[in-house]
Amino acid sequence: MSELRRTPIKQLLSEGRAHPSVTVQGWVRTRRDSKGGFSFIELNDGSCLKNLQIIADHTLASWQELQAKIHTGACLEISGELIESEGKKQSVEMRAGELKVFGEADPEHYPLQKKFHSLEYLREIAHLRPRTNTIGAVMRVRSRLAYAVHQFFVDRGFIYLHTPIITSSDCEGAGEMFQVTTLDLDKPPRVDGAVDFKEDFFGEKTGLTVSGQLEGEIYAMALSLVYTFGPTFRAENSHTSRHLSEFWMIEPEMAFYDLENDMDLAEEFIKYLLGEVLEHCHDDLEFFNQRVDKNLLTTLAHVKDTPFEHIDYTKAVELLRKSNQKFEYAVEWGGHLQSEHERYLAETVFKKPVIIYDYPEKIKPFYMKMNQDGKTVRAMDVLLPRLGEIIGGSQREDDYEVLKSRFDAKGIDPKEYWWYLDLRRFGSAPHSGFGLGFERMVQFATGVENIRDVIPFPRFPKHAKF
RNA sequence: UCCGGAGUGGCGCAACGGUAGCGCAGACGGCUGUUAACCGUAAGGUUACAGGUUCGAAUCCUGUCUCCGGAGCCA
Repeated sequence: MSELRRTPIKQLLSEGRAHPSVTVQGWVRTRRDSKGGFSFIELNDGSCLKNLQIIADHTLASWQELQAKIHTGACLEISGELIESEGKKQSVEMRAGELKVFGEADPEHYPLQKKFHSLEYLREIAHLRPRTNTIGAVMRVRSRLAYAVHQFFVDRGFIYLHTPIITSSDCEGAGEMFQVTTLDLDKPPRVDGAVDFKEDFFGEKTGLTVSGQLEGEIYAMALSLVYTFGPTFRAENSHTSRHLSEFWMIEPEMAFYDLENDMDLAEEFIKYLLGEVLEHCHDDLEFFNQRVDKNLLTTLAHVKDTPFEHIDYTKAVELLRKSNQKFEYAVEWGGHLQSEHERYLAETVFKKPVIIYDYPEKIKPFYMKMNQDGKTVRAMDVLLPRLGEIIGGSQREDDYEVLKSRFDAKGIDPKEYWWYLDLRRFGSAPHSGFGLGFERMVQFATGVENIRDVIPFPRFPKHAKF
């Protein structure tokens, strides 16, 4: 093992050159036997979508025994000569010189055979599903997107900020929190009948973060440009193909950005991410284009190259009301735009990404900046065709008095946010930010319909296995 | 949480009141520089669970559980 010089299959295939001696390690996808006294083994090591075809013949030491152990799923190490392939489907293939079986996979019991498996079934075997083409490809794209996120912001002078996972602030309105406690749930300490959180680990009630935004604002008021990229938790009982209880969110926060700057950055960001995967994940995207969504590559290129539509909430409402489209929910100024409305705008009216901005203040949280009209706030949502909302953001209220009155209007105790108000008391600055749900981006980039298939180990109500 | 759909061999499906069949995978045999390989043989199911209706239930009814789609909430 220690002297091993393994070459990733990706490298062998992309170079496409013969080589007298190479070593590969990986898992068997299929084996096809020839009575000519040899077998074709398709080996995959996860470095890329494609397999390396290996020719193993009876001249190998103890070939009979080995062959009996080589089934779909077995893990092998093979050394040999890389030669130009006689077959048409690959440029190079390997003629095995030495073959070692690391681990067998009993075909009677191995759940992943060389046949189609539904994504629903694969979810039940989340410990084995990374060995499939689809999940492997998703995770390579996901990884590339994560890398691109950092590239994008670092290239633009942003500081990567780690905001806390455990927190006592709940970023009002973002969602239900998971509670974090070390109290004995059978007999918690009580004062006046209520649970006494002074006795809890942190001396107060704490939970898992639902957003790093407020902490992001703190650091933007010092470092100017910051972004967070980390796990986020929502204890909502939502059962949809677009929600997870644990998901990854990217939240940039920028001092001296107004809402227009914010929207421009959001658009540039999405286009950058798509450009990166189009450039670097070609085989995987091609696979999705064939197997998952025939229009995927066209859609991605279109979104990457087309300017997003900008429309304010009031005009969007007018447009929806004037349309002859029948909606399940009536459209009224002051109400939330429903999924069907958003989809209609992005898919039917504009047929491209749409940014809706200047929402009624009553349906948005306290921290968004009030407009001159006193009725709307500087909020924006980016909607993608098929997927719906992928980004929500706003310019933040930077005026101390206005913010205080917003607390009062929403019935929030300003004492809870004394530090947040301090940012407006001392050296306040106009600033903006947004949040992008990373898994939704992976969904959009791959065309995979259910969000549970774009994260290695999905967490959703009643599901925390693996 | 609400609305709709579905649970049948390992997986994907059929049979929709008359006693369960096909494809794939797996086993065995044959054939082949094969590549979603191909051909043949045998094997594999108390039809999610618990009750009920009926001469008879996978099929109809009730309840429970699970999964999928949609809605709400959002990212």
